[in-house]
Amino acid sequence: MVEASPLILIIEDEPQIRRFLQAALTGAGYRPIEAETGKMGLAQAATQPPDAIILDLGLPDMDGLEVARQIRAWSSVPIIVLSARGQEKDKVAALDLGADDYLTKPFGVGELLARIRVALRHAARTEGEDGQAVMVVGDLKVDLAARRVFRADTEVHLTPMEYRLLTTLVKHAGKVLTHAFLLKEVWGPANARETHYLRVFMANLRHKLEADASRPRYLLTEQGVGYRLADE
Amino acid sequence: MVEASPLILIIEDEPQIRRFLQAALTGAGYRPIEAETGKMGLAQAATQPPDAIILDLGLPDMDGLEVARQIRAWSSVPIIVLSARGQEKDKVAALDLGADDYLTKPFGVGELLARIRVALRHAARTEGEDGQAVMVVGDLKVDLAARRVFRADTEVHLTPMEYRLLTTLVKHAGKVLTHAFLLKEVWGPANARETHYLRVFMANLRHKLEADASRPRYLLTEQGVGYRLADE
DNA sequence: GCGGATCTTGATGGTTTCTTGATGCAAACA
DNA sequence: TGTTTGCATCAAGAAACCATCAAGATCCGC
Repeated sequence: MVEASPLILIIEDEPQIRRFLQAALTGAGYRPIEAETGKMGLAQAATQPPDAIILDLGLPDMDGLEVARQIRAWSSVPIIVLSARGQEKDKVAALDLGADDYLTKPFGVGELLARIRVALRHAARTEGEDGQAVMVVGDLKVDLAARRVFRADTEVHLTPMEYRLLTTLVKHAGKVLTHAFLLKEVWGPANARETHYLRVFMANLRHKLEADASRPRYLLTEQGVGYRLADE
Repeated sequence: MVEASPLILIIEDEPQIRRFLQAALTGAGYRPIEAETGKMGLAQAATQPPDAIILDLGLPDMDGLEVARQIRAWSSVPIIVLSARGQEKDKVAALDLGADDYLTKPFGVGELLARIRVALRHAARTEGEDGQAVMVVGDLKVDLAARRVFRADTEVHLTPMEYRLLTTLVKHAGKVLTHAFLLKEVWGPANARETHYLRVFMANLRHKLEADASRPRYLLTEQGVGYRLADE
């Protein structure tokens, strides 16, 4: 049985940020629990499985990436990582390990809560009906069984690569997907460094699916990291 | 001038019974093909998918049940099993595996033909989307039970392969069907890579069914993927 | 075996899609 | 504010794919 308010585990060593997160989450109706170190965080996650985890990558006792890896070994709970400026590499590595989203310090309350909402919604959806044949995001519709794509109820023709790229984004709607992940999924592991492919094909998809390709509403760029399909 | 008469595969080791079946089926307007052993039968079914199969359970080289199981692995073609008196257990097992009907030796011609008619009619019905024996798409009409095809209310003659290809598309109208799927359904799993067959036969079908074969309205190409029958 | 219909196979030209490079713009950083 | 890095866009060549025609090969009933 799930309690009414989602349980959120904070793994963060700096007391200041812990207090800030605690206050923000409580105020928004969540139930935060805290852990100061990676080991404590893992113990908490194991004994009291949370609905989402906020994980600081800069922990004193162990690498934040290692924490993420160990959690992913047995759980698919949404993980939002916190990174300091200039920790781009760790951030991307965490997302590649299966983290769902990231926040760069300093960040605002609104941003934090928005990310948590998306993560929780996404988790609920994928737990529910996973083998969906038709996926809908806003006024985009992808019929996986018939292999057809619609925007605002008019069919859009996609090439094979465009279709594969879109379906990978749709299957992980709301989540940040790294360049490497998308390239591996669509073009195969051998092309994991051809980021240029992604640029060209994202541009093509935007022209076919967005009302205004230069101000995308669905196909969002995460600079230095990858892309994300907006969830609503 | 041969209509697309149903192809019936006989898997039977005893020459006497084979000759009897051959004569009875030919006389009734079917096209029988023969296999003496289980292995040969599977090979035949794979390279030249029949519309129904008559399978003797008492084969010398392999268990008739195993033959049925392997055919059911990729096809839902009707299977009528022949069993000797006292083989009740095998008969029931075969029906459990998905065989459609059975005949106990000795049996008469009338009984045999009745079972085949039932099996073919049943296949035509259940394979259609809503149990419809007649499917209509635009001004195309396919009567699965009677094996007749009409375009704008005039009958069109199709060769057996053309008919099989069209019915496969009709049964999944609106869906994109991959080359491999169509080839497996129509030419059998052994020919899953012969995409050239598809090109030739799609061209033939277009000439017979489309108003303008170079601008198809029903039989649509999905480049790099397969083909699709428009559903509206 | 013969003639007709059907299926298979090969060759050719046209079209779509993918890849690649060049260029300008936007965001991050000092 | 200038510099650097990363991103968007466009276009052209290369590659993959498709349509079509036609000539053998095969199968069928007679």
